[in-house]
Formats: sequence, C-alpha cells, structure tokens
Amino acid sequence: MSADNTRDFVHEGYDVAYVQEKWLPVWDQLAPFKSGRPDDKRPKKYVLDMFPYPSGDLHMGHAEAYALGDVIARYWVQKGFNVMHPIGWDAFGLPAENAAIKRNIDPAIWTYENIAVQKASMRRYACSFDWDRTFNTCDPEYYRWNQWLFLQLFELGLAYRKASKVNWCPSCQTVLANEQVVAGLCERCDTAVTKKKLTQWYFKITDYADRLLDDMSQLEGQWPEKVLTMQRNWIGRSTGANVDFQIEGRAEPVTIYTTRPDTLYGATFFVLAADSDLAAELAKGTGVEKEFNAYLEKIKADSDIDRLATDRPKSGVFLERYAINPVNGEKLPIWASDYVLADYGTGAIMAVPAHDQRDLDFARAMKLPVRVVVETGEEDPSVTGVATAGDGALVNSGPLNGKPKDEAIAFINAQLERDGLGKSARNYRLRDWLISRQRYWGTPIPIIHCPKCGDVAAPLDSLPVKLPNAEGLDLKPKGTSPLGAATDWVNVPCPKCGGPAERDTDTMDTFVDSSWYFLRYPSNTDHTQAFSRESVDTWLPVDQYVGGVTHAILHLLYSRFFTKVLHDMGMLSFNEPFTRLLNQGMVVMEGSAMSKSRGNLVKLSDELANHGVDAIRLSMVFSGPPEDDVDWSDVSPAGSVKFLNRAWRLSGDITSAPGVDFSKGDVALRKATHKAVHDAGFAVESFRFNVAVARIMELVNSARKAIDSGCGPADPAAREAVEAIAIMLSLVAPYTSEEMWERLGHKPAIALAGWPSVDETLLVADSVVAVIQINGKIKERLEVSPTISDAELEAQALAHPTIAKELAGATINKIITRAPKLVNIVI
RNA sequence: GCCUCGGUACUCCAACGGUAGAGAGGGCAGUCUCAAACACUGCAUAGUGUCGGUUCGAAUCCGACUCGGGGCACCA
Repeated sequence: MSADNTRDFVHEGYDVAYVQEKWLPVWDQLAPFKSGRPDDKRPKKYVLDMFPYPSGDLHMGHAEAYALGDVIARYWVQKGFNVMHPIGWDAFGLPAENAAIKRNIDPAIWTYENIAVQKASMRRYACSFDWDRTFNTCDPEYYRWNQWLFLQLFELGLAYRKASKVNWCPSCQTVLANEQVVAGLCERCDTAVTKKKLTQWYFKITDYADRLLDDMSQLEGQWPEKVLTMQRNWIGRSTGANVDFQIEGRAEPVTIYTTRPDTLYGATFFVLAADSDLAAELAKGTGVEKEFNAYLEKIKADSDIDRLATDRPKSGVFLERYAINPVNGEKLPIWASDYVLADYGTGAIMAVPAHDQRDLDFARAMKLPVRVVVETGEEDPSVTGVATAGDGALVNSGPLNGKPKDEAIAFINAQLERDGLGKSARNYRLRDWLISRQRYWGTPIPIIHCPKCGDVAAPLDSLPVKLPNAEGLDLKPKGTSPLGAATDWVNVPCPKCGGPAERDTDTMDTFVDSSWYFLRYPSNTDHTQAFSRESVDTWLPVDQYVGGVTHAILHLLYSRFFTKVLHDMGMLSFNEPFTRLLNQGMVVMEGSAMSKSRGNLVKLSDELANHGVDAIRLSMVFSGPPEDDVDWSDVSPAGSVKFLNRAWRLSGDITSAPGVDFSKGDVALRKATHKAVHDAGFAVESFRFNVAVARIMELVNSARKAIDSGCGPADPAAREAVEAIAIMLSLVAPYTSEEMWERLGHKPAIALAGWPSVDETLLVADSVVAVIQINGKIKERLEVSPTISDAELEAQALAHPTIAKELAGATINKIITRAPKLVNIVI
C-alpha cells in the first residue's frame, strides 16, 4: 500500500503555524486597519479596547477581551466604516516598581521590555489594531500632558491640596483613593487599609457629582445597566435638609444633615462623629474629657474592617452637653460616637431612634428614649427593636400632625427656611479624588512648594517635569516618596520669587493617566498639545468601548469626570466619552478565577501553541454571551480546530471561478446563505457573538451538504455560500479566512472584502410549518405558504382529518389564527 | 439587610407571548482502515428552579419563594 493511497483517507487540514507566519507580513504591508488616511470617505467608527497594563505577557483574559473587541472592529470595517481601533499601554504603576526593586533594575526597562513582548503577542493574535496610533503613558511625551492637565485643574481650583485623614495601604506604602479601597482592603494587594493624616492633592470630582449622575440618562440602554447602577450607588446622592441646632454654652449653632426633616419632632438625642473637631471641642473641660479621649484612642485603633462589621455593637460617650431642638426647644443630650462619620454631611446628626435603625440600636444600647412620630402601622420600634422607615401620618409633631411624609417634609423645609433655621440640602457619598501617591513610577506632580509663595505651578515651558533617573534612588517603599531623595531634582528655585523651593515629590495616581488616553489616540504624534481639537472632533466620542467590569467605577467615573471638565474648558464638544460599553466576563478555570497559587492557571501561550490563534479566538467568542464568564474547562479548543478545518475544506471544493454570477445559483442554498449573513450581522450588532458563530456553523453544514449531495461544487450558490462563510469568519478567525479567500481565488486582504449584501427577497422561506392547536395543545402541523391568509389557514386547519375528528361533537368557542404560524381552536 | 442579574438536556448555551433545541462539547453506532486517529453519516439524552397569577396559549409577562453570581452596606 503506497503512501499516496493512504492520503485519500486522511482528510486534509492546513498547517496552522505555517499559515500564521505566512499572512502576518502580508497584513503588515497592506495595513488593512490603518485609520484616518486623508482621502478616506468612509464614515468613522471609534472602537476602543481598554488598554493593558504591561505586566508580563498577555494572558487568557486579554485573549478574550481582544477577541471580542476585534470582532466588533472587524465587523464595522467589513460594513464599510473607517474604523479606528487603537491600542496603547497603561504603563505607569506599582508592579513595575516592585519588579524593579526585586531585580534592582530601572522600572522603565522592565516596563518597555514587557510592552515589546505584549505588542508582539498582539500582532500574532491578529488584533486589528492601528499600530501607528500607539503610545505608552510612561512616555514623557504623554505624561507631560498629564502635568499640563493637572495645572489646568489647579488653575480652575479643581486640583487642591488639603490635610485630611486618608486611606493608607501599609503594604503598598502609599495612600489610596476611596475607590481603591474595597471592603476595607487595598484593591491591589488585599491588605487592610489604615488611616493616616496627610496633606495630599485632590481633584474636585464632587463638583461634578450631579452631572455625573444626571448625564447617565444619555447612557441608558447603551451601557450595561449594572455599571450604571454601580455608578449611581457610588455617587450616592441623597436629598434632605440642613438644620441648625443651638448648643448650650456655645455661641455658634451646629448644623446637622438629615434626609428626614419630617421626623424632627422625634429627635431624642444628638450625635457627633467622635473623631470630629467639634466633638473634641465640646468634650474639652467637661467631666468626661478623659473618658472621651480614651474612647477616641480606642476607635482610632479600629481598622476599617472592624468598623464595617454589621453586627458591631454601638459605642459612644455622653459629653454632658445639650443641643436645643429648634422646632420644640427640647434639650437633647449630645453623644460622641463612631457610628457617625466625620466626613459625611456635617459630622453631626439628630438621632430619631423610632425611624432610623442605627439610632435605635444606639438608643437601646445607651437606654435613651424612643418617640414615634410617624404612624406606619407597624409595631412599636422600642418594643421590637426594628425602626420603622415607612410612610404614614405624622404624630407628636405639632403643626406636622396628620400630614403624610412627603407633605411634612415640604412643610417643615419651608418653615425652617422662613425661620432661618435650615434649608433643603443634598449630600453625596462620592468624595474628592485623592491623586497623590508616595511612589516613584508615575507622573510627577508639577508643583513647586515655596516657603514664601506657597504652592506654585511649574511653568508650562518646563514641562514635562521628568522623573529623576531611578539609578541611585532607593525605590523601596518607606511611606514617603522616593523622589524626595533625589535632592538635585527636588531643589529648584521658586518660579515666582526665585528663592529656594522644593518640588512636590509625590506622583499621580495612574488613574489620571487613563482618564483621558482615549483622547490622545487620534493625534498621538502631535507633541505640541494634549490632543488636537480637530482630530477629537473627527473621532470622538468613542462609539464602542470594550473592557472588564472591574473598572465599572474607578476608570469609567474618572474618565467621565475628565471629559466634563475638558468640555467646560471648551476643549471638547461632547459630555460623555463612551457612547456604548461592553463589559466582557472573566476567563475562569473550573469555576474559580485562574491563579498560580490555586494551581488552575491556563497559559495562553500553551493554548496558542496547541490549537493556533484562530481556534483560541473562536473558542473565546463562541463560549457564550460575552458578558458571562468563560469557564475554560467547558470550552473545547479542539472542537474549534475541527470546525475551522471543516470550513477551510469547503474553500478547496469550489470549482467555479471568482466573479461568477450568484443570481444563477441554487435557490435553496442561496436562501440559507442570505439568511445566515443577515442573522449573523444582526447577532454581532447585538453583541450575541456566540449566536453569530452558530449561524456560520449552520451555513458550513448547509454548504457541505449542498456540495456533497445537492447543487454540487460548481454551482454559483456554492461559491456564494463559501465566500460568505470566509468573510463572516474573518471577524473571528483571520488566518483561516485569509487562507480560504486565497484558495477561492481572491487577493488579500479578506478583512476589506466587504460584508456580503443581503437580498431581502431571499430571506422569505418557500414554505413554513404552521401548527394547529386545540385548547393550546399542539395537535397537527401543516406545511403552508408563508403568505397564506388567516382565513385560508383556518379553513385548512378545520378541514384537516385529525382535527375534524377531534372536533366532532364539540362546540367551538373561539378560533385564534396567526398566519402563517398557528391556529388555536378553543372548545 | 438593600439593590441587581440569572437558573433550559450530561456540559456550555439558543429560542419577536405561538412547534422547547439553533449551534457546540461530551457519548454511542456506522462508513473508511489491517487497526486507530482524522473525516463523513446517523442516533440518543422528555429538561424550562418552586408555587401561584394574567392569557386562547407562558421558558418568555406579573407576584411570592428558592438557589447562584455581582454590587452597595453605620452615608443620617
């Protein structure tokens, strides 16, 4: 038996590794994804993937995210759009610094090496990025504009410095923004966060709280509802009233914030945040000063984790002072407790234990009175221990008696305002964004501290304020910025008075870098400005943003904030940076997140080596809805390889020549083709990529059958089907489809072949199956014309022997007919 | 505790209020082979978390419950 004979039994496949090597240089040369050529008349589409942090090579998570983003970008290119699909690197940050410390090398070297590795991997992964638009945030040409933007915010009063108790990560040895503390732990390293009093730089994002909240109406239906909800929660707007209470023995009144001014008559005590200045002031000189100080020490030692425990008993100290309720003159004992937060509202509250659970818990712990002022019909809170928050008629409340909640709130607000005792107010959970970091590998804050002139902006012509060379600096975290040790760098003359002054030694939170990077891609090589107005007007806002839900609050909120600030500065014409958002899920293994320590890590490089790029991309896209997690143990890359080979073999079977007139082809197969193209396109546009792939698979099956036992390989419809398969497959499997395209007699690049146009007349089926129901139960099926009338279908149904038999002797009450799909006879 | 998304066959997942099964994985059988793998063909898996409601008709809409994921959680 000769080798030639055996080959007949071994089905042909293609050499994945060879094909990958074959096409890359061709694509480099053709640059099918270059955007913004001057004569480009196609309408624009900005498709953006969240840029990666360069920590080592790409992993499975990247492979999923970039596969999905690529399907979208390639789809719009096929649909005739001028797509900008850029990539860059979010290259500042702690991992580089930690790696540098460990290996005693410059973080810059580590970072740029990793970027080179990732970039090469992305190219091999066939990402449709426009490589002429890339940049890294650690390039001085980029972070210079971070500094410029900082100074603009400084000018506007939106960047300011204040001393405050801040979140401190003892492991990272740096401060953290509120958003970076998750359940009391450092977002990055899961270390318990402590508090530290420090003078730090902030961005005044709270000035934009209302707009960040209200403008979300524009994003409704375009962003995942989940993300919008998370942002709303995070901003946490509440409406209520500020009310002034006199304090016995103090000239100045104290203002409290409440969301329930209607319950003012139900206040039975008054609580100050124990760590507030006012609590210390009121405790001073009283008999309980010692006790108060001891309490203060105790709560300072408590971590955020302790504070967040839900079953934590209430604690506090009675200050032996009294506040006067402005509406009824009652004396309310003043307590200091840690259940009131110093930095929310005014750090002081009126306690209404009957209608607030926290106040009730405190009242019960301290044996303080409870007075019901809203009749909700529920049981007495002082008995049940459950505060009643519902609506009802007010009681024990003077002029408010009998009014329902909303009316009472309006009434009391008006009265307080009239009497000068208070007014309606809003509060937010959102705090200003702390941007200083005590680390090396970030953007230096361009401020010079002068003993005479104070905080002075670095002159614009001195930008970028470059990082001092890492060589010779001790980068080990020690709680103060490593930049402080670079004395030559730190000591500069004051730009205002020329006297000796010092640079700010902190660097910026890397979220500053990522808050505007999407504005830079369109004019990434313009080093005279942060971004060119013209290019931004052309390309922005981003039409489609793709990234993980982990950034639902941090990055997306900050980017929206920056966009609004830049809009107000007249630099942007739009308010919201990302028109549409897709959050992809994570890649997990056997139900849990992949990690080295868990021992369930799947290496992307291994998967690519075993199955090839296309099969991995296909597996990611086909695994399920994009927003769901992919469990790698559920997917079969081998199955993807099998399918790609099946599709590829079709391209070798076609015997007609390119350009053949499809309209002469077999109608049945043509219908299958046009339906698949129509449905797959619709599925892609609605992010149901797995369904789009299923439609392609169906067409592959139909084409296989048609070629083997139907119209045959020479029929024009066979070519039409296989060309459509190749083009649709090009979104997911670029190598395979390019190879198919060549075998079909076409020139590269298939990426620019154009999405097949759909002939609407071919979307109508020849016949459909109608069901006949009796009382909603299916009894028979009829093959009918899709254009059959209700009357005709009904007549056919009633005439059907089985139906007629079933109906014999029965009274027909009603017949529902929905031609051409069903008839339901109710008896 | 509050908010939110989800529960469909052995597995991953489809299904404008109208035939529960598109597609895939895994399984079995056949064709091919000396045999196996590949490939091709065929087959099976009666299953919409539970209870109720609306409807001629509910996986789909409504309510309650349950389980699972996610978010928020002393924010007055």
